[in-house]
Amino acid sequence: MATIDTSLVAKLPLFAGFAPAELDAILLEARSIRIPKNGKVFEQGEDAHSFYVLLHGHVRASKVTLAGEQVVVRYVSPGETLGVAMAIGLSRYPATATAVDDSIVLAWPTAAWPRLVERYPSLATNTLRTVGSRLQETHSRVIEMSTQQVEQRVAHALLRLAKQSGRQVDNGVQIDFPISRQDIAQMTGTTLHTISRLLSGWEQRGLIESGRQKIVLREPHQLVVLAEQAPEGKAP
Amino acid sequence: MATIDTSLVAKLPLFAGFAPAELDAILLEARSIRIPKNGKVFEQGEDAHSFYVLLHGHVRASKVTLAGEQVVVRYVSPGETLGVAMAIGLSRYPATATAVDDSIVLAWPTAAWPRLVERYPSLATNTLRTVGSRLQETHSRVIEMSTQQVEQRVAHALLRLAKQSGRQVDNGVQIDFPISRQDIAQMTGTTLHTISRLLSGWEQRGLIESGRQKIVLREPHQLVVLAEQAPEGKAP
DNA sequence: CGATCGATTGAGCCCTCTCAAGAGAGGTGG
DNA sequence: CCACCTCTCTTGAGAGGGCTCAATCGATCG
Repeated sequence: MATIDTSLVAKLPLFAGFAPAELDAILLEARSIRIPKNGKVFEQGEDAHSFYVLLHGHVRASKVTLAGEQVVVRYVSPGETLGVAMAIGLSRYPATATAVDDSIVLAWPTAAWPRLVERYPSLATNTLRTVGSRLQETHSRVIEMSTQQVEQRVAHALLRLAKQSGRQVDNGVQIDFPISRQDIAQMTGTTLHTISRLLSGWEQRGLIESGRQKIVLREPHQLVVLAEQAPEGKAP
Repeated sequence: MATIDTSLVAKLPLFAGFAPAELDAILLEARSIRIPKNGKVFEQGEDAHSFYVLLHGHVRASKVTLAGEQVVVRYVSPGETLGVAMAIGLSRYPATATAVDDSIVLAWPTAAWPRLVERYPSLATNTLRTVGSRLQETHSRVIEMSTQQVEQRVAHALLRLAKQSGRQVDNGVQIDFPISRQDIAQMTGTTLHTISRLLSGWEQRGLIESGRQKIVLREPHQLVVLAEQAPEGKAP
């Protein structure tokens, strides 16, 4: 088994405040796994055998409802943890994690978590911060869905994706992984038809440039304006 | 300063796995505070000077948007923690906590958190579990808002409130604190008008019984049916 | 007993969904 | 290398759920 390079992970939030020797010890227990595009890291309902750190690529976490509808929970960027079910008291994964690009993850057996946490309590406090900020983000999403129109929500979603995983290209900022209209619909609680119409409109106005599973923000600032504009005068 | 009775808090999730002596030591640093009905425990944006455990009463956590709209984040029941901003890496409270009933909280200075966590690492793992389950609940809410109609969402919300804070009364289960149509609207992402119409309808059908800031579920099972019924055939 | 706050109810509209086709892009196998 | 097939995206037409606007009523409180 090849050793994992410490420098790759030393700066991740999960390992903040760790000494190199500690990091080595922890990494010794991890395996590096390559997940091909469209492969699953884990599936909703499955026994939570491992937890992960994404090293490379992009992963979509999604849940299916009883009625069979899919909702995208979030997109995972390199450096983030995923599948930390045990840490938050779950024995099964609450969502399905799908690689949207060829990806590489570090995997630890879930069984190791309690022992690691006991030995390195910072793991718990660091994870607490991570889960806390995800809670904040999810609350923001609830608030958006409660108070904003579809157009604003979609603009926000694209801006967030661009900030998180944007790549500078000649004519703007491109979202750095394949994403379909359907995916955006499942992130914003709409239908792919509405997203298609919306993006077509924006494209005509020169705000974006889009193709098959590809979106470039040409005028991010204009999108910010759109995202923040209230339907009509609301603020006192 | 009166000593706080250990037995009151020994069973709370936050203190799971603590020895009585440890509990005593932690409680020594807490103050007990009475918050009158409609009083604030803390306000959104304010410096996070303390964190709390609710001992008695009910507290509503809500956020205001830039546009000035309120959204109810959750209702806090006795035994739950609130205001743990520092633990999740925030220096200001992300929401406002209002007592909806005369309430009593235990308060610790936020400054004590890092020291307490270092000495009692279980505080971190216990809080991690709590924050994790709140994250799950918030995800459920996003999913409901994405896939369900208002009627289903409201039914779910009432059932959840009843499960969390229901009191058995002669003709059903009463939600054990004052709650207005407006509050329910802010929990479910609708308007008080829609809620009023909906509840009026349910009342006529004998499902519930309601008055000013008061709701009794007469036929919880019927509400479950309502909550789970898809608008039209959706599941494969 | 007036004033304030919560609840009710009607009318009309509009944003978004549903239903329905069809076109374009990419991948694959012969 | 071409033909086919699948997946993604586009676009139109129509309907409807829930919102907005508006007015009134009832209850609680000082």
